[in-house]
Amino acid sequence: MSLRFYNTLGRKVEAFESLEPGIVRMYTCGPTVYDRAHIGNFRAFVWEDLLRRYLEWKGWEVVQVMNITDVDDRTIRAAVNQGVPLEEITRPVEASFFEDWETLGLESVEHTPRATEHVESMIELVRRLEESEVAYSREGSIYFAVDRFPGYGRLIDLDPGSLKAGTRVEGDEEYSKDDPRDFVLWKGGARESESNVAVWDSPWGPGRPGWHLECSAMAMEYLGESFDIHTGGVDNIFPHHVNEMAQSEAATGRPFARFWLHAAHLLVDGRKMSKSLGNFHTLASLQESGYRPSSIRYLLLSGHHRQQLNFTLEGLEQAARSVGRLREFERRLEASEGGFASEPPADADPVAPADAAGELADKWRSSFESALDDDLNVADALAATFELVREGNAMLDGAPDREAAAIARALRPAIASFDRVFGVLALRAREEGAASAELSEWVEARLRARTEARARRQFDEADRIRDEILARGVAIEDTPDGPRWRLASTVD
RNA sequence: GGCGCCGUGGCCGAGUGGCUAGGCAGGGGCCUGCAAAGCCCCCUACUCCGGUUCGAAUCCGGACGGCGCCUCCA
Repeated sequence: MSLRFYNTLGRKVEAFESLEPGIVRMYTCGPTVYDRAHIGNFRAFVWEDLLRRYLEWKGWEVVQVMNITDVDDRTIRAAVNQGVPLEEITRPVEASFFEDWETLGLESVEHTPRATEHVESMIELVRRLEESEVAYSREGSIYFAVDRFPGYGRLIDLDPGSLKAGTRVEGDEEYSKDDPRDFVLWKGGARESESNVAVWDSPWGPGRPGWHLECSAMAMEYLGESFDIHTGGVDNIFPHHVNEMAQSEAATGRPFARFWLHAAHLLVDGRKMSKSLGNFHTLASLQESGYRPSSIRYLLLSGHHRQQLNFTLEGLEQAARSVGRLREFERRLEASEGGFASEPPADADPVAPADAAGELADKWRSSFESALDDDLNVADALAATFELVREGNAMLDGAPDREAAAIARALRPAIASFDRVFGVLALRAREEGAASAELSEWVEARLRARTEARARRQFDEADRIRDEILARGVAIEDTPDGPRWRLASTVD
């Protein structure tokens, strides 16, 4: 079977092929940089990272664009309230966003254009829409005439009449649209007190671009008029993506994005995250509480993207243990393999356990791939991986060093392959590295004392030292090759 | 009010008309000075009520419950 995605456009699972062989062009709705992103935002971004990594894993080159919305009502309001230029609000938020991005181990995307730096492209797009006669002008603003574009609402099977009956349309009377469904392409004039904060010249006079415009303009600028995948959160389907698609296709006469993939929302403790409920988390706040990025990433990835995911602190601890199990297996493979030369000895048993391990790795790969091929079924992919871990551990148990080395050689690529998609082990290893820099020397010293105590069979003293070390979040294991230490699987 | 999603074992979370994922937690065992890690075994579920079917947790209808969208929230 090949890669399939549930396409919001058409509401069904479809086989995926890229327009141009070997390369996937995708557009991701990025952050509005008015305030630090929260963990719910990152649910979508982490999933998009998985999507990207999996496409790469499958052999595609990925060209991804993610916009930075640095002009909208909220950023403008903040700038006006504080009496500062827009950038003074947006740039620090943007910087912290990318810090979080890095912390969660997200791959960098090829293009992260800022809306404010692409206003020319947006103006150009509005001109094209005027030429196509689907745009009209009212009081210095330009609107998209929904009823002049027959394909409007195709993304969601929108009932053409339903919006007129909507109860919230009245809130829009600050604009003078012909039809309540129409949306603004260019917000003309210096409205309110935003005049000095976000105003650009245009053929229609000063103003600023409408919300949906930036995505259309930047997607087409970097990816072309038609491209493969457009992603975002479900909340963006309507109106944002519906309008984005309409204005793009009306301007070009060509299909815009072919696959529209959407991530469901994150719930926290079973409810929508909100400050008033006290369940509002940012990456920074979770880290301050001692939770690890690898745990957070794992938890965010562990549910299917079209399903709401319930984020809880308990879940985070479970995630930490799950990552710990994977990481322990990886370390065991490293240790088993490391003990021997990379080439098997000449007198190796031809029916070596490596064959069984190789079969296990193949079985894993096949299950892993068919799971993710199926609309990114991460839960099944993880199940396959944990089966690899269990069976691999079983093979390793009691295997002589030489056999263990062969098994490890066969299995390590599988685990590495897993992590190219999930990216949690690399993150965990990084965390261990950072921790060991501070702890390593102390732990090693205490461990020496403990080893001496054990040699004297002074087990009370040895256990006391072990507890002492554990109190600093480090777990000790006694192995035939001597004591080993690692970060304890959860943080207290 | 309109549209839509979902309700799985202590917790998280897949899935299929019959062969009953996986992780975490818990119990037992092997191993260990004791642990830890690992392995083996156990705990075997599908909101409720009807219906279809030889057979439904899986299909249909209804009820109850949770969640989302309905013009600038991922």
